[in-house]
Amino acid sequence: MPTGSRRLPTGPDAPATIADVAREAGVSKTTASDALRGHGRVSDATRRSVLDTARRLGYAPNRSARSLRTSVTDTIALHIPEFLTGAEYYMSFVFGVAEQAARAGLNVTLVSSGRLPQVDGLILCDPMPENPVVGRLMSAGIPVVTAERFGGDAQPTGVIWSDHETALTELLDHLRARGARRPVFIASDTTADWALTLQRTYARWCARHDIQLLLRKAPFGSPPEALRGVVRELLVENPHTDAIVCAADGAAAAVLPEIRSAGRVVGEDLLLVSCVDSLAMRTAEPPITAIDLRPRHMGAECVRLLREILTGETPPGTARTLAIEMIVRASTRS
Amino acid sequence: MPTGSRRLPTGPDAPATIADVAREAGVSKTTASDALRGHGRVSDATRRSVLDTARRLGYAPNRSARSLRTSVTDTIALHIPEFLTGAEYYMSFVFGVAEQAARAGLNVTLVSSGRLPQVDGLILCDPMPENPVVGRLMSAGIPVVTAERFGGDAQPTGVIWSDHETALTELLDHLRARGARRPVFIASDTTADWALTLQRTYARWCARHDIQLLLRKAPFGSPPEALRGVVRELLVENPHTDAIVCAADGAAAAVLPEIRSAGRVVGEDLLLVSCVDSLAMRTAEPPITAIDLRPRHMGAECVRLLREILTGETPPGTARTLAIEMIVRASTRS
DNA sequence: GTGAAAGCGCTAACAC
DNA sequence: GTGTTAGCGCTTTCAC
Repeated sequence: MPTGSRRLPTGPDAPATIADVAREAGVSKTTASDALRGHGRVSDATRRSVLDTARRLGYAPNRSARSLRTSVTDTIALHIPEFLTGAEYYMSFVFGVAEQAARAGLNVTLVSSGRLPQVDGLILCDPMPENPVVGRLMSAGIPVVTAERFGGDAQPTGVIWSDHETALTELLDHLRARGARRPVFIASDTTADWALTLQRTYARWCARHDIQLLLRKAPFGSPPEALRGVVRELLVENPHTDAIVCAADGAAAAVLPEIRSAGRVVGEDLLLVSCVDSLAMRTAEPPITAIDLRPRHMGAECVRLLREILTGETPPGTARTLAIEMIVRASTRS
Repeated sequence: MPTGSRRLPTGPDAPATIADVAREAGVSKTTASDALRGHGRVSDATRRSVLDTARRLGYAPNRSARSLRTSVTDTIALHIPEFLTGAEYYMSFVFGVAEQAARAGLNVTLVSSGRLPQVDGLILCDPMPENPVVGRLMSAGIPVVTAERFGGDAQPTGVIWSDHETALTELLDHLRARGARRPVFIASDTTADWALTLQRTYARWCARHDIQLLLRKAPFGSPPEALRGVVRELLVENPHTDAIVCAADGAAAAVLPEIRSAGRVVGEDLLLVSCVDSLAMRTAEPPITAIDLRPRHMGAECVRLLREILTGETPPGTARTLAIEMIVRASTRS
């Protein structure tokens, strides 16, 4: 569905082309092109002259023409999973991507459906194997960098992942040090790698410390009422619960009121932590101990890696880790 | 900074071009092109045959080539303001844009700096006059649709705006009906049109009801501590405050703990409302009465209007309103 | 109803 | 160090 047939203005106020620049500078198109892109062939004098006239004419290369010729679009696509709730993590991630891409001279295109526009590469945030859109995108034949590992068959060209195992272990050790003996884990039921890693880590930690595994599941992006229901049930069935670990973005803050109305005091007789930090964790009463996943950094690192893979600086198959850290707050410090 | 010089695969697995389709279908490129784009010239039989071979070959038009020829990119740019906090409103807005654009066959490019890639049109969310990036984008010479009105000199090509005046008046009337006589307004100090409209509306309402105007300002995207500080001061200086209206996304939830620790009970002896609904309002304890701005809808409507302007269906200068509504919750209902 | 040919703006191959 | 030429894939005259 093309959007009408507006034409660029013709005549004197038409955007300058490389031919205009070349003519004005008294060189050939090739020389102008080389000068503009810093190819070594041209002499310093001509380069300066060309760059000068280009600036004077307000020349901007026509990306379509360049792209048609080189089949490089200088555009990357970004796909982020969508949930009912506006998870703050994803928002920050998007800004991180946008900013770093701008810095690298890359355009970013959002893809929501599986239809992939013509782009050089693709960033997939938290890809879930069972998502058909993700599957289609992974097999599009272009370099793909994922934020967090991909649990499916196809392997991305590059990965930035966080060591959730270490971070959660640290978090659980912290709870234990603060006296918790029955930490319950409220998992989100996505198949995103980080979610599965968290569950696995919790299970291992329980086994290692000979602590009873108490796992509850709530759909990721559950409405707060659903989450509260899970906690209500939990506290009725396991009145001796002394710590709750929430996996999903925002969940810990959402269940706080429920804990309070069950007569428990967070930070005193019940510790509460979140595996994802956010504004809601900082503003909760009391503020909630959480793992800072540094989503903005994650976005920037994905762009950086993808760019390096596209230019050939970095080989395909590269995986890098992103440091994350626990932030202790009043919910575990009373 | 171009991203290397990878070439598309050549040979048998190269993407099919329109020439391939034409040859395979036994027609000329012209006919193939006309058939594919539904131009009336071709007979039904040829059209079917062409569409068929196109599908068989997996033909997808090369956007760069099309764009070079027509100077239409089928791409729109999206700019959203950035704050420290991940405002949920913007996230939903982005999804609304992305979804509607996909439906209309348009690509969406995020722009963070003022550098505008080659696009057919531009959507500016909450444009602020003093933002230099916004200024540069507004004068880029392409159609611009803004979400909320623009207070600066240049006028956008199209506007979708919400009637904040009516909504806030309704909200204030609601507070009054619930007994509040000294509602304080905590404004965000942005120059976005909605923010200014809210302040103006509050001032008028106070004048109309002969109520003392009590306005406090906090930077938009203030850290929760700053917001809490504002409220702390407020409650000390005006101990008889019986209602607080927060303008900024998330602010009301952030100040809740401060209100509580001042010994006030929200929904009982102090009413609290937000001019922007969000998950945080729904999950707060108690849940907070707020205005649902329907950001997702807003995003979709911006795309729709921009598309109509681009195709010429709708004349430039069109402004439309988006319905918003107050949602009453326990914070004003006790 | 269909086809041939030109050309959008750019860069790469190949002269010189 | 610089210029000439060809051609990326598409749409659009213009001819038949």
